[in-house]
Amino acid sequence: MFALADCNNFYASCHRLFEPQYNGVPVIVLSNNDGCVIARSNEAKACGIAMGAPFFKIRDEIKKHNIAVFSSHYTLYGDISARVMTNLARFTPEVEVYSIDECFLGLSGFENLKEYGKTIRETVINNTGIPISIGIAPTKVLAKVANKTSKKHNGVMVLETQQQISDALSEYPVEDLWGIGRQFAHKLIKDGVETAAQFRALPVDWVQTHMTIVGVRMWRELWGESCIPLKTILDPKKGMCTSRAFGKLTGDYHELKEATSNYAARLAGKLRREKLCTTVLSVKLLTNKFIADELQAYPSITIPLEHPVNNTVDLINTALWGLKKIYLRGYQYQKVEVNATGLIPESEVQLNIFSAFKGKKYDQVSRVLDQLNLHYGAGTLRMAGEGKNQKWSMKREFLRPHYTTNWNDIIKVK
DNA sequence: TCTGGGGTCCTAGGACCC
DNA sequence: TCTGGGGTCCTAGGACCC
Repeated sequence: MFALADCNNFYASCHRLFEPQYNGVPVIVLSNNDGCVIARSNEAKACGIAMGAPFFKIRDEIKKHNIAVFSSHYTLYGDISARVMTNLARFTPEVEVYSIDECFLGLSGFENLKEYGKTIRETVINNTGIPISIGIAPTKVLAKVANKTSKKHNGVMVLETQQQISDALSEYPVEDLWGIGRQFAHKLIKDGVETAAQFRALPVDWVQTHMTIVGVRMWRELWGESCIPLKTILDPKKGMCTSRAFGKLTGDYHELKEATSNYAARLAGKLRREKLCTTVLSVKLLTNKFIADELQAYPSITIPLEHPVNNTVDLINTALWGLKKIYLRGYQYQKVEVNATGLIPESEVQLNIFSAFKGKKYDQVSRVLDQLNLHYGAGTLRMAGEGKNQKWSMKREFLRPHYTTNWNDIIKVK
């Protein structure tokens, strides 16, 4: 048996933790650059605010319903997430942290699952203040179904018997299944398949033909055959990317250089934190696809590296070399992406005899950079090329303090 | 004015090997 | 005149996830 624990309206719940005056009122959280809605409290959902809605298009509704607005704050969410996961891990040795707000638990051999689920849920809520829901079923896909169903049943739902499973599936919209996205949902509904039960009743050959092996796995899981095992050990990452829209469009080469340097430096930092090196770096510029009458361009370059690196100096230099190659005058760019692929563990790097010495020096510089920034706060020390004024940096108009990750922002108890 | 960011997996087709 | 069979690796594109 598997349990899926899922934090309710996670980002919104994180903000409420430190500003409880927003309990019981509509709350939304915006994506980077305050672009779209990425989290909504139940009250905000009830106001009809759609997931993914562009912020500028719903300003009137926000005013009308007096909705509280927050810029996204991933350091806060990451920290709260870790607390939730630590609590969940106390209940079984088999844990898969599936995303920032979801966790699969292996519960094979456990009894009284309903009661156990309630205990897990109450413990997490008590210890972290984050509301969660728990779905328990024989497969991961069914646990997902149980989880979603649980939100209408006091937060814990067990699907164990054939009857319970088929009852749940017959009311479950096919587009809400884990593994059915927009494309497949559209195709299925057009063919009259509207519920999970109807999908399960399709011949497996049809599923194989139209939805490949991925669809078949999902179909089998709906019949109670577990095909997607619990991943208790994370696979090594295959790629890593820093990509962020600017606060404004720009065609200015100097600004693009600053942004590219900054993103490459962030990427280097992420690689070092995970003790990985990259062997291939790509850089891509993108214009804003939503502006129909603006000239569009997406120039990119993929650069194989002489030897695997994760130091800031080499990655910035390589990224800037790439930028120079792809830069086209006369376009207004919205975003630059810096992507690392062909990742290998730091410990497995083969040194190239010609560049070993230089690389070592830059590795030392990067290590000092990391130590200082860890101690004094991110961005304290950075490369001059990353710029000072950073006119391109993202918009976060509704940003709250770093309640749990910055000494100066910790709340005072009187 | 203003539309996110970071990932995974699978398949088909082409280049190449002996 | 007739032109094989069995592989691997890589990439692009398309689907999906939160």
